[in-house]
Amino acid sequence: MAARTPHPAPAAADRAPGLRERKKQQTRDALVQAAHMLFLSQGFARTTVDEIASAVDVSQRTFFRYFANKDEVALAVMADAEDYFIECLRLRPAEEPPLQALRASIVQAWRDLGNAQAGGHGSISSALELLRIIEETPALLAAHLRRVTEQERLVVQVLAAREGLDPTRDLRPVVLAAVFGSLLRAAHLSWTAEQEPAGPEGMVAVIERHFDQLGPALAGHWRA
Amino acid sequence: MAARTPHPAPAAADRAPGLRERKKQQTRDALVQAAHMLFLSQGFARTTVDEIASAVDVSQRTFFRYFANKDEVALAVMADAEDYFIECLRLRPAEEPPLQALRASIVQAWRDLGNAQAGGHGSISSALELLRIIEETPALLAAHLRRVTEQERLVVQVLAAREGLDPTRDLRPVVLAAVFGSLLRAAHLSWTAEQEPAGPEGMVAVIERHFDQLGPALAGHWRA
DNA sequence: GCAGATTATGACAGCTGCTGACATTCGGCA
DNA sequence: TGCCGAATGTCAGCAGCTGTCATAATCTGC
Repeated sequence: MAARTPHPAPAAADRAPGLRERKKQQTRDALVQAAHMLFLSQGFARTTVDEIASAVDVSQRTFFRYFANKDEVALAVMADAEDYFIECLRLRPAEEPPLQALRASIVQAWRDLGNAQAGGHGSISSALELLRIIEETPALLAAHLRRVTEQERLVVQVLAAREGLDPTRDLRPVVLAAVFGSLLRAAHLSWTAEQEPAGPEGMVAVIERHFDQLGPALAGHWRA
Repeated sequence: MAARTPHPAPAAADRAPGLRERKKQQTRDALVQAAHMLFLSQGFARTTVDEIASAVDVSQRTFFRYFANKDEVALAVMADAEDYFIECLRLRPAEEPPLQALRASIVQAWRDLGNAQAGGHGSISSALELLRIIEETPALLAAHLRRVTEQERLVVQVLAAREGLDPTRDLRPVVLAAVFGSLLRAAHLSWTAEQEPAGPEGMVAVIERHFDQLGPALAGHWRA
């Protein structure tokens, strides 16, 4: 995240995670995983924070020092995936048309995370399972939507930076980010509602289908 | 809401509101108004349900019989406006292109509600004030976004019905409704963030500006 | 290695949102 | 008037979340 310092010596300083830092990451991961399992088995509402905390052998107070509320621990996995998408978007070639860059980034993000599944800790299947829980849990859906709109602000900035525009004067980044976000959400909804092919590839297919319908949907008349 | 029964005699039965019904509507309105005033003066989080209830001289338990949670009373005014929009959309001529029907409906809804302001109980200015509170209160924003997505499902159905399509097979209604919803939200955000001309007309202007940028935003390259 | 400064954690206590259960009162209707 | 059902009040209780303080673990400089 932080820009690499140009000085060689002090640059190495932030490379040592330290025991304290490692332990923190460890309990955080444990909390996410325990919460995830409990949510899947008994549902979000019927899982108390105390259960999650004691499953990791931690006090409830400590849980709330890691996550501001119960929603946050559920959305943590999704948040990682979204961060990765932003990273993909930043790396797209500058000549690419904006809409196409967005489409390519989201497809690439799902694919990469899907491929990393075997080697990594299977965070992708977690994210997909979570998506189902989110859609059917009103409180979670609300929290997720808010997160998504915050992510949209980031997309606006990246788009504006790409094209060298001032997003407060030119509405195109704002509008495109909004359209993109809504398209994604519609795709997620389709994927969870219909019995779509599971896994990242199924999701990619659904997203592509929705993108393909963007032009036709905005066309003047539908009866042709 | 309920379709008018074709039989003349029983039709008259549902025309008498009755004292009980009137009182219910009365306390409901009082709760909404009291809550609104308290939210505006001290903020949403710093207002307890007990305060709202005792301001109307009602038990806390009764409050929760009218509203499922604290969010709902805050979003009640917005909900009315959204219902009116759906009504407007239903009444648009069938020949109109879908996107244009949506645009005309939302503009008409804001205008009508704005004009009714003087005669009515000023629910429009309430809705606009609420919009500001919603945007700056995370919990409310989340709840509002969820409501909006539910409203989007209605829009999908109306659009599909207009064109005689099956929304589970043709993605165009879903995509268009999603795009429309996100466009509206972007407009709301602009309106609350920037110092836009206040009042319904200012909102209408912002919405129109965003609609006008839809084509350019989706165009291939932005650098002309 | 060892003191002392930082920092994470635990252990309370407490408020608020929200719900179930039961008693009570009030409006509708014969 | 008098009965029935709906609306309300009261009470008890759980769960999410926060402030506060003491304790234990890490990190830092020596």
